[in-house]
This record gives sequence, C-alpha cells and structure tokens, in this order.
Amino acid sequence: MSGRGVTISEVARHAGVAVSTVSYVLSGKRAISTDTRRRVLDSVRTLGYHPNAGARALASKRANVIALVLPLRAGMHVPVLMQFATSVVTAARQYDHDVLLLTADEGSDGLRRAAASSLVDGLVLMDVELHDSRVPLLKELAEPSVLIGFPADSAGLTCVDLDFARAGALCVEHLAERGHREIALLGAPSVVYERGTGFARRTREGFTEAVAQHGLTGVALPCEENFDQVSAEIGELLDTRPGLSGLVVHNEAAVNHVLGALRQYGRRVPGDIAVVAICPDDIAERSSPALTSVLIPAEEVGRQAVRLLMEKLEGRAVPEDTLLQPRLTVRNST
Amino acid sequence: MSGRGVTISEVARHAGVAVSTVSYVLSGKRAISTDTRRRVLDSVRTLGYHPNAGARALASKRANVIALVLPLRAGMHVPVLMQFATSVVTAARQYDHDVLLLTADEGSDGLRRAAASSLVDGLVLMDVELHDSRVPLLKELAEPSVLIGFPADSAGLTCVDLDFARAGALCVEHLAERGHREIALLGAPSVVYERGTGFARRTREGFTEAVAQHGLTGVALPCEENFDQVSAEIGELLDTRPGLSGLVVHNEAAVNHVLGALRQYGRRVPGDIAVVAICPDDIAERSSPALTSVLIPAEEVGRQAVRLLMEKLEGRAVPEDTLLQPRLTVRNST
DNA sequence: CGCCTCTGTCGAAGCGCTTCGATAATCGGT
DNA sequence: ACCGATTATCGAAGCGCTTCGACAGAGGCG
Repeated sequence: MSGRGVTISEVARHAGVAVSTVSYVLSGKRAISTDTRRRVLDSVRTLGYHPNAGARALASKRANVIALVLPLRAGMHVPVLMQFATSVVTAARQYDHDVLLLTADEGSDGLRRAAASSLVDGLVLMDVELHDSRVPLLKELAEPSVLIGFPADSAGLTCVDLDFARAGALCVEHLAERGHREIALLGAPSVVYERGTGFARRTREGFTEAVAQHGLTGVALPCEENFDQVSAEIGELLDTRPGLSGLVVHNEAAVNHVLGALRQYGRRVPGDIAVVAICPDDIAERSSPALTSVLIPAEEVGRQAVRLLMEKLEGRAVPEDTLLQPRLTVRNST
Repeated sequence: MSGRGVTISEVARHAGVAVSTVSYVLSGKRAISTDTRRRVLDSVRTLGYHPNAGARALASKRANVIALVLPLRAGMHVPVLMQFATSVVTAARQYDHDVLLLTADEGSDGLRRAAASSLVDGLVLMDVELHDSRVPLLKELAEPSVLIGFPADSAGLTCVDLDFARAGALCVEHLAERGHREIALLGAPSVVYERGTGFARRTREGFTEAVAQHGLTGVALPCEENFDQVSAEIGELLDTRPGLSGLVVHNEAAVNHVLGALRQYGRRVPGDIAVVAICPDDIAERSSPALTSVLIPAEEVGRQAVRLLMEKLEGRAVPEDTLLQPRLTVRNST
C-alpha cells in the first residue's frame, strides 16, 4: 500500500521470484508465464511499487525524460506557447516519458548540461528563430531533437510547424472569394520580424504571394500590441487606403485592439471591413463579432513533435520537415 | 572537450587521483588540498565532464529535480501562470535543481508516480483551489511540497501567495483617496468563483471589507471574458448605478474589453470613470490609458516558493503561510 | 622523542535497476 | 522413450556515483 521506498527486490521476494523476473514482467522484454506475471503484478500492486527512476536510468541508459526548451521572448503570445507545452507533456506521457522544463536564461549551457548528464534522452525546442543560437549546438549533441518552427538552415534537423505561408494564403483566398480587392496584413510586432522569427515572415510571404496571385492590392505591416499604437496604425491605414475592405490579423495580443480601433473609427465588421485572424479558437470566439480565423493547431504540433522525437529515440529515420495544414473556420467577421 | 559519456573514473585517471577524491572536490564535502582540487577541476574542464544524473540520484538519494504541477483550467490567465513557471525554473536553477513539468491530465497519479519513483525531490503546486483534490495526497507523500495559492484548509501545508485581500483593499483605498464614493469590482469569470479558487474570493473579500470600512458603496461582480458579455455587463452597471465613478478590474483577459466597453458608452477614463486593475504590469502599460494597477509579483512568488521548498529539503522548518504584499502603481486611469 | 590529532586521500561497499548468459523444465518429433 | 529446440526462470555483473571507514603523513604537545 505505502510505496515508501519499495524496491524491486522486495517485490521479487513477495512474489517468490527473482529480481530479474520482475524486471522482465514489467518491461515485457522476455516471455513470462501468465501465472508468474499475475503473481508479480499482484505484488507490485499490493506493495505499491514504483521503479526508482535514477536506478532505471543508470542501468538502461534511458532517463525516459525529454527536455522542453522554451525561451520566453518579447512579443510571443504566451497562451499559444503554453498550448504547445501542454500538448508536449500529454503526448510524452503517452510514451511513458516525462518532461523537463528548460528556459532561456541558462542559454545553451542548460541544453548541454541536461543532455550531457543524461538527464534527458531528447529535446523539443520551441519558438525557434531563423538564426537560432541553439541550433548549432543541437547538431553536436548526441541526443536527438525536434524543433517546433523552422530555422533558416533546417538541413539535418527535424522540424514541425503549421504551414504559416499556407495560412497567410488561405486568409487571402478567403477574402478574395468574398470579393475584397484591397486588403492588409497586420502581423507581429516589428521586433519579432527583426529577430527573424520564422513564422511571422512565412505568413507574410504567403500573404504577399497570394495577393499577387489573385490580382489583389495588399500591404503587410507589423503591428504593435498596445491600443494607442494599434489605433494610430489603423487610423492611418483607413486614411491612406480608402478602398481597403479586408484585414488579416496575425497577432493574438493585438486582435482585440484592432477590433476596438475599428469600432472607434465607426467601421463595422464585417459590413465595412472584413477581418480574418490567425489565432487560437478561444480568442476568435471571444471577440465581437466572433472572428473568422485560421486555427493554429497547437495540440497537433506538440503531439507530432513528440511522436517524431520518439521515433528518433527508437533509431528510426524521420522526415526532416513536417508542415501541418491550416484550416479556416468561418465565423461572423467576414 | 567532447563530453560524450565521460565518467568520473576517467576524470580520476586523468587527474591521477581516486574516484572518491573527484567526488569530494565536486561536492566540497571533504577538505581537499588546493593543489589536488586544481588538478581535478582542470581535468573536469578538459574532458568536459558532466556527472550522470541517474547515477548521482541513485547514490545520493537526491534527484536534484523538483516538480512543477500546473493544471490548466478554464478562466486562468495563462501569461501569469507562465510567469510563475519561469520564475520557478530560474529560482530552481539557482539551487542547482531542474524542473519537471507535470500537468493536470494525469491527475494525482502523476504526482504519486513522480514522487514515488524518486524522479523529483519535492513539488511546487500552482493554481490551487479551495478544495483541491491534490491536497490530501500531498500530506501522505514523503516529499516536501509548497503551494502557490491557498486551499481552504492549509493547516500543515506550506503556502505562498500574493495577499489578494490586501490587493483588493488597496484598490479601494486608492479610489477612496481620489474621492470616489460608489465603486464596483469586476472579478474573475463566474466559473472561477464556483470552483472555489482562492485568490478570486480573497480579492472580493478584501474589496468588500474595505468598501465597508471606508463607508463607500460597492458591488462585486463576476466578469466573463468575451467582449459582448463584458459590454452588456458594463452597460447595465452604468444604467443601474449612475453614481458609479470607480472600477476595480481583477481579470487580465477582460480588462481591455472593459476599456473598450467604456469607450463604446462614451465614458472617459479617468474623467468619468476611474479604473484600477489587478494584473501584470505589461498589460496595464499596453492599455489605453495606461492603467493604475496592483502588480501580481509573479517572479517573487515563484522565487519564494522555491526557496521554501529548498529549506524543507534541507530539513529546516518553514512558516506555513507566506503572504506577499501588493504594491499599487499609479498610471493614467485614476 | 614518542603519542595523539588532524588533513588529505584512497578503496570498497552499496544505491536499485537492466540485461546477459546459463540452467531447468517442457515439448514435439520420430 | 530419447534428443534437440523451446520456454520460463534465475543469478550475477555491471551502470556511475556517493559515502563510509581506513590510513599514511604532518604537525603539536608533553
């Protein structure tokens, strides 16, 4: 019942078998008679046995822990990151792994330490920049890793992400179908573009290409995250482009400010201006009007990242790039 | 240089000493001559030695890892939770500990497993409810724990939190000083109150008491998080209480909707209505006007939680309750 | 000058587990 | 009824580290 420091040898004694037999029952790595298995499992249960993680890691050279590397940078939308994080944890548990949380302040040393000490078997990196200082390190590490996001040079790395270029294009296509001819993209704060964060740029590229392809007029602008700046930006946009009738907003923190500013300027959504957002569903649903949006499938991204990492841990080959297809949900803003 | 699987015995050989000597140099648990120490540290550096975490945990019965238990519930403001989380990680590293991330979906079993397998030495629980199912489990665990937040019965537990009652009172005092006589508190979504989350209730109590004490008129209302509901609620509030001139908002997600709604109804802030928020500084600063606010000192809460846990791990006695004092920053909304 | 106390170092015994090779016991085939 | 191939189980050797006790050598004391 208790579980306080029950060891495998106590289980073995209780079940009347050898220590190794218990181990094999638990790991399934050798055939064990149904009878013995049952006895052992009974003992495990009644004694409340939990294998000691350290001992297991030492003997098997597998910690059953993966690292989640999560730098927290300005302008990143935290709830989305958190969705990634939880889905990584949940997925990892499904493979019987736990998750060690590593943040930025330790820098590359943290990764190196966790990997070299065999604290973790592999790494999932989030919020990857185009020129990310952690990427070279990754290549010299023995431990496998998976990136959420794409660095500039992703050769030899395993990367997963939403296809943001496609997401940008999807928004444009939707607006084009609705008959809009002049549109604008309000993206991440400029600091995010300057840092070279991949997803912001890729959305912009997808937007720009699709605008050209559909023969529309369009601008792509960065978008800060406080109300006054958003309001000023929208004001200028409406002034200089009187024909503007569609907006794509790829900035979770600013999207409600955008709606507030449009309200302020007396523009009705979707009557005067249609708005498509790239954001999680809950934000889209909480806005007024509820926003037509392209969902960032955080849950699936995390799950895929873990799946790929597990494959690599098994020594299997995996595709370098995994791009998840975005889906657009129509609500009341277009 | 490499670091790939360098063991303590290789370091010992390289430095020409015994394995135990290397261990003592690294742990400082026995006196070692400066000369030997230098030689050993040199070898450690040139070989790129990192002690194997599993072996260390096995031999020393200390994993040097703490668990961060983070249920993700509806209505919780994620960025604030994330601030707690990062400050816990940062603080833990300062004590040479890593952080294992445990989420809700596994429930109590996750805690039990992590503790019983000696994966972690102690636990930090976040987002504690008044009647939290994890609390009884904690008491039966051998591993020490610290809660961020207070359950209804905190006897025998170590809890840290902002003094939310004081925070609520502080807001009232500030409004009273500014001459407001009739005020309202817009709090968490009703689901959060129903769940019995401590901080929401405590703020409300602090608010209510202070209102009475200062002879003001005041109501405390829950506040949902989508614009239309907030707008309707504000509309009704303005209608039914024409004398209302001050608002306390304790809801990070709704605070911008509140400002939007006031704008919509033509009320000027702070001219017609003064607004005080209880929220992180970045939200207060990004709003328009910048909000007078009481800061939730997430960084300090996390740091204190870890400090207390480390004290407990050392076997030292610690106070059961730690309440951090809120501070009010005056900006442009009052 | 012999005795005792420190200091600095060493060797060895585990920590609890996995895994390899060995050994009984069982079975089908002839 | 005997032999070789399974099948089920066991014992022992580590995995890399910490820690305990032992012990030389240095130094202080009477």
